[in-house]
Amino acid sequence: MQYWLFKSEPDVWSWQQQLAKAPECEEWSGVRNYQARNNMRAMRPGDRGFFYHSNRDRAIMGIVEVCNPAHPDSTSDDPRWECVDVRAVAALPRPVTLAEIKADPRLSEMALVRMSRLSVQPVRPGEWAVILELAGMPRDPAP
DNA sequence: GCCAACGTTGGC
DNA sequence: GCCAACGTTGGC
Repeated sequence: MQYWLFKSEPDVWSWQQQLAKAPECEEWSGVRNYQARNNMRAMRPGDRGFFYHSNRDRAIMGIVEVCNPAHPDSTSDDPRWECVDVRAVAALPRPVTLAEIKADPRLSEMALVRMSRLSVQPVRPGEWAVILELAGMPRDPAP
């Protein structure tokens, strides 16, 4: 199982909306960047990801699970663009802000810090654990 | 609202 | 194939 991070502008698609949909799956549509798309192609059902709010919040809000492997993005006529489906699994007890992430030397290599514009990115297992700790969630929620 | 970083486009 | 121009993203 691999870990990921999905970025969203809260004004466009928020964690609250994702959570309200649970346990239903929702297309992670709209990605128009090759690197982000390739990351989604590498995902497998059961993989976990963080749901990050960009712009005003700039914080990791919750955990999602990949439901389906990459398939054509229904919001594009261009077959190059694919996406996975995800569902909300659990909110973090406390959101972890970008400022906290940047302040923690254990997270200095995170793609969120290094490649701030990449909207779908991998998370290392060690980074996943540190974020859960900062969120006050010592145990990974069971599938 | 500004601007840096970065991706894409198109002329040559 | 190079690079300037331009558009977008996202932090501040």
